[in-house]
Amino acid sequence: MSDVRVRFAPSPTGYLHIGSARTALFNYLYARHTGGKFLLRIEDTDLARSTEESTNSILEGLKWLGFAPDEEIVFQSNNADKHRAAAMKLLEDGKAYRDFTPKAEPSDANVKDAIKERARAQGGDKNMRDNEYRDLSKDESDARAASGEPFAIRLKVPDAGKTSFEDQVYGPQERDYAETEDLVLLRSDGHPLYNLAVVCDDIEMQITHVIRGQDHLTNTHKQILIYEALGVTPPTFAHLPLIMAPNKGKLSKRKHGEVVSMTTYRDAGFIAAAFRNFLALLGWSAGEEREIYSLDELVEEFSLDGIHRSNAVFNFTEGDPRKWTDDKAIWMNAEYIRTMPLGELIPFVKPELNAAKLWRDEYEDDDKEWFENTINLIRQRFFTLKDFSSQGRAYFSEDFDFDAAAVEKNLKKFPDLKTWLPELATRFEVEFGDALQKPAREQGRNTQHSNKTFTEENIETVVKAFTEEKGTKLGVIMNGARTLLTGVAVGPSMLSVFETIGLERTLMRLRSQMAWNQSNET
RNA sequence: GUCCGGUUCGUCUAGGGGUUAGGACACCGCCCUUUCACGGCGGCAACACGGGUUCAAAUCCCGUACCGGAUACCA
Repeated sequence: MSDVRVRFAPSPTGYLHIGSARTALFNYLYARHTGGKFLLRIEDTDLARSTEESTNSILEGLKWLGFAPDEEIVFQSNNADKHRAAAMKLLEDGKAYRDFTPKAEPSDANVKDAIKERARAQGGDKNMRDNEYRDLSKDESDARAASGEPFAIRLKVPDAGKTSFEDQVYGPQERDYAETEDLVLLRSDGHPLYNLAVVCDDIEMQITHVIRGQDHLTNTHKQILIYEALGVTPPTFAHLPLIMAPNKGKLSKRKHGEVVSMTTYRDAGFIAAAFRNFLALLGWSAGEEREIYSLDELVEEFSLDGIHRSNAVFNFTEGDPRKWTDDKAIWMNAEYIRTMPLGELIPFVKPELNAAKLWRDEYEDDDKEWFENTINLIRQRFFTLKDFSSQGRAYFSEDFDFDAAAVEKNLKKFPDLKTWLPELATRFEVEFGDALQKPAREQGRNTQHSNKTFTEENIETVVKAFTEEKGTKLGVIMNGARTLLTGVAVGPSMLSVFETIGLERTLMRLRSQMAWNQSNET
């Protein structure tokens, strides 16, 4: 057990963003790797924008990812009194001053742009120390405050010198005091501001390492100023490169919608372990040619040294259902689905089938073996958990749709199949009929049967003979049957499909004219 | 504008003085096969640019360009 204490400190102004999720991951990994503590602090000091809904959404996202904090969650707004006290102390010590400048009216334009415009207009000549109240005498300041005049409290940044720190990712960082304005600590309505709150809380929570987005780099200099004024040694800082949109611009909810929200991935059938794995590789590398890491392996391998300095692009194509999110994330998820131990996968499949009303309790009981074999068979070509209830629907229900393209390509193109397939059903019935009363899997145990069992090898023999009789190609029969049996054009070997679907359902589906009657529309 | 940071295949990245610049995803081709989004094999594809330093630069230094971040009584 080390004394490392890190925190993930999201502000509840939206759902858990993919970038925040990665920050949480890196903090979590660092804590586990060092044997330290991973803490969670909700930075809800912006009363106007913070919502409980956001807090819940963030908590949900973290829960899904599996990052439970080691201590009670800290809500920053609960500490406002302490923040105010710290500001007052700095005022007492002469490290801060009252600014009686009337609060500027918020611009009606986009705040961010307005700030940027103003900054541009001021250029590089702006004097950060030109506040007329900076050197107001204590007596006058006290008097004006006593008279009820509103004031903000600003940090009195020293005239000469510079802040510096050793960033664990970006290396040595320096910033001249002249570049930093006398930042506001306390608003004129008494509300503590971000930088003050963060410093106070990090001190109180005894945070040793601050691991956060690179967009906080300049805040860090401001915060160091506060640490210095407070006479406290700052923690170690490690800034993370940012995750950008495909055009290398900012990844935002407004512009990019749900692709950036963690809950989207949960709801889209992603496995948390796979998404974590994907996230870990965005901006970090163990320096080896490996892609798949379990959580334990990530914890083992993780180090601040492996974090990059350049931003990463989260790649996706809006409007393309096949590439709605990053290719690698989809691949990673598929990889997990097809390779993880079946026993670990099934607990994820069950709720999915349940939600689609496809679950039957027998799958854990009498039909357990069949169910496991089926899942194992169909997972090979699946990308998400959703596929089990959509593409895999025909394995669990009679009520499934026929893909129009599959019907067109595999059935209607060969009109003979309209009679051939029902004929094949009859052939199956003749060859395997005695087995009808029992599931295919149990037939092997019954040596009394004179008929052949409905298993791959036997099915192959029958279908091949049937194909020859009809003078057609095996593929025509197989693909036609595939469409009728599963509703789709892709899937595992048809012989496995026949066996898995079972004789009874196979006969019924081969004889059904439903697909044939379906119109060409979609 | 100013300050800060970054730049290796389309994307994620390895490599940090001498490599045929490696891997993964995506894409393309071939194979397997009854289809396929599984699998196998292969291919396409990158050191932003210009100067230095050096016997030797993707790697070190400087500059340029481009990209990003910050710049608030937001977080």
